[in-house]
Amino acid sequence: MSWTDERVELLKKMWAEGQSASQIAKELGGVTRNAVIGKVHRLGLSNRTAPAGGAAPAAPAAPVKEAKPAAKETKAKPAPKADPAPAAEPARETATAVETRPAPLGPSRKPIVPAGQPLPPQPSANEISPEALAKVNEIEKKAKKLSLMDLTERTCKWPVGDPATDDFWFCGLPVQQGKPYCEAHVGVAFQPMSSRRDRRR
DNA sequence: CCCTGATTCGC
DNA sequence: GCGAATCAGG
Repeated sequence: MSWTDERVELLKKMWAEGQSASQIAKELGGVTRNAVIGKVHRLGLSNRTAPAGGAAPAAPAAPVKEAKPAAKETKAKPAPKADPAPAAEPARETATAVETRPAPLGPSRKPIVPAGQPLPPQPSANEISPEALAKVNEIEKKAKKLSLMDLTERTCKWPVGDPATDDFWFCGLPVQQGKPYCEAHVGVAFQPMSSRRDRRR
């Protein structure tokens, strides 16, 4: 694919709209996001912030040797975007968060709890925020229900059911970045210590 | 891990 | 001019 006028135009338009390079690349087809970014630079519209003529914002006075031809400014624009990501519970899962339950993971743990035996303490309802709990019940229906062997690096490892039964599986939904669980389960797994204390009888 | 843009440099 | 590879950051 080549950069026809049409394609360049669409590129400009989308870039102006704040679309990401990958989105633009997907839309255009036949090009990667790298190609898009490269083109954007060559077109000289890398800095999505308005050029504003020669307005010179106080230079940081950096002892630089290389004199670049065009703009050198870095981050200046947050980019509006139509990102629907709300980040539900920012308060939750902070540095002071605690895991209410140990990761079931265990690279190799065969001996499971004998059937009918009392299960280890499950996160009980009184310890979890209603919303988080509701969310879990919601997504648990959509769970992939993976077996231990089916778990991968990026599948939610939240255990569901009685390990001593066939009715036992792992959530398996896409994990949250970094975490071992999906968004919903991260919500019940990690809680600020404060909220734990508060909920405490 | 997923993603973002920025830069480099052989083509 | 092009864009994959790489870098830097979230």
